[in-house]
Amino acid sequence: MSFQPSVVLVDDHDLVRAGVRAELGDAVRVIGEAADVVEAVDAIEDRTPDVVLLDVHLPSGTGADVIKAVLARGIETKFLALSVSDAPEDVISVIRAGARGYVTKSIKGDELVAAVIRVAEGDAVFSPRLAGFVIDAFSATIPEPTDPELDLLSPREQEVMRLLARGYAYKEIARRLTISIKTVETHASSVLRKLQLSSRYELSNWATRHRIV
Amino acid sequence: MSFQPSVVLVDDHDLVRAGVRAELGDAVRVIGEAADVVEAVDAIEDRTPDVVLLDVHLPSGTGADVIKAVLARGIETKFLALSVSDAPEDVISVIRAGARGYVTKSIKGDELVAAVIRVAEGDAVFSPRLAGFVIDAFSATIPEPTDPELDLLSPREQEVMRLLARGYAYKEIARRLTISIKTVETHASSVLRKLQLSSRYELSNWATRHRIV
DNA sequence: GGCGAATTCAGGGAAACCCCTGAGTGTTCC
DNA sequence: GGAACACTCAGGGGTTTCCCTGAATTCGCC
Repeated sequence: MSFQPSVVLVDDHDLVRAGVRAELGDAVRVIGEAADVVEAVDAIEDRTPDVVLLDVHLPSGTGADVIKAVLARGIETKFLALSVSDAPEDVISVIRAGARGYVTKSIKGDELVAAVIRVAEGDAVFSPRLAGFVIDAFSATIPEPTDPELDLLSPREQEVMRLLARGYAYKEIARRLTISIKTVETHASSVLRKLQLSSRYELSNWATRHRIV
Repeated sequence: MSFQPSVVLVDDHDLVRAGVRAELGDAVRVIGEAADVVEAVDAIEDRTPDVVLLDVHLPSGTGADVIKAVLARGIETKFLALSVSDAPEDVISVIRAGARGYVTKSIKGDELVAAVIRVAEGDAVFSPRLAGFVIDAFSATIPEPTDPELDLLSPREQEVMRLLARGYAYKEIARRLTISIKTVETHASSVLRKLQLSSRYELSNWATRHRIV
């Protein structure tokens, strides 16, 4: 392995960056660091590293935001997500955005070095426990897009939807919005039809998945 | 500050431990490390450090488990929780268990050193954003005990309760348990009465809060 | 044997949920 | 002025939820 890739480190925790830097040693060149989305995009644009080591959760956004912004500017670099989380939604979103790998912070230092080098060379790298998720995600196609479906609802319908998802009775919703029960029924019906759901309980789950409640 | 406290480091991530070790420098003596609950308890019992730097989430349990086990053995030491999470429930549980402080991993190295020393000297240390949580938690007293109320339900009732909380219709529950709808109604009624809830939606929320679904 | 509990089921009824058609008002945009 | 849309409301009907009373069976326990 004659190759010493250059790396930009993105993580909002000083301690984690210090740890990663220490563990990477001189197997790679750390040519930049950033703690939030804007800093990260600037640093990556400025330095154009071989690999960006990227936390999925940042104070001002997500790792996926960084990837999208960088790719939108046409910069060629590779992303390796490095996170404490192995939650499927985190993995999926960052991979969808364009990351070439995803490893958890429980990785050993030498394994991390190996992962960075493999990504720099174009491989995809996943922690063993995460490989299953990635495959499942792309075969099962569970998109959870959040936004576009919500736009189907008119403002008033969204209002009713929120109260509905929280389990309020029609009567109670009518009282809070000072409209008649019949109007609530109409809105509720539209909401369920537009979201292709069949009961308020499904709606409740839908809203939870999409972090609306 | 003539005092150089001894510290045991508990975190399941090698990278994080390396980072903490690097940032602590020689202001404190790191006399032990552990990556899970059992290791941690053994190490703490063996070395009896002034301070234990403790991650709240471990593979085999929680930081609170470590604290309880150590305190149960009558060992005198102080705990400083160190976590990426600032979720109220994490903070509350570990403080309830007996931690003397809670800082997030976004803390700077020198601030961490200062926090460790203050805890060693008997102070309580909290990240500014977390202080509010701790005060609220003890005044508001939102315990969510999970267990005792569940024991009120007979086995069959618990079974029905779980399906009910997931939103299955009586008809569907009857089919799954191969009993009549009327029997499901009876159980559902008992469940709601015993838990003092008034609808399946409240039950659904209750079950979510108590992590049953 | 009796007693309590858990489990099963039925009938009946009030309320809530969900859907359908239809309709009046207001706004915006062409 | 008319089309499109959002918001409002009504009547009517089928389904589901939730509660009530009452009752049969089984099991373990004193």
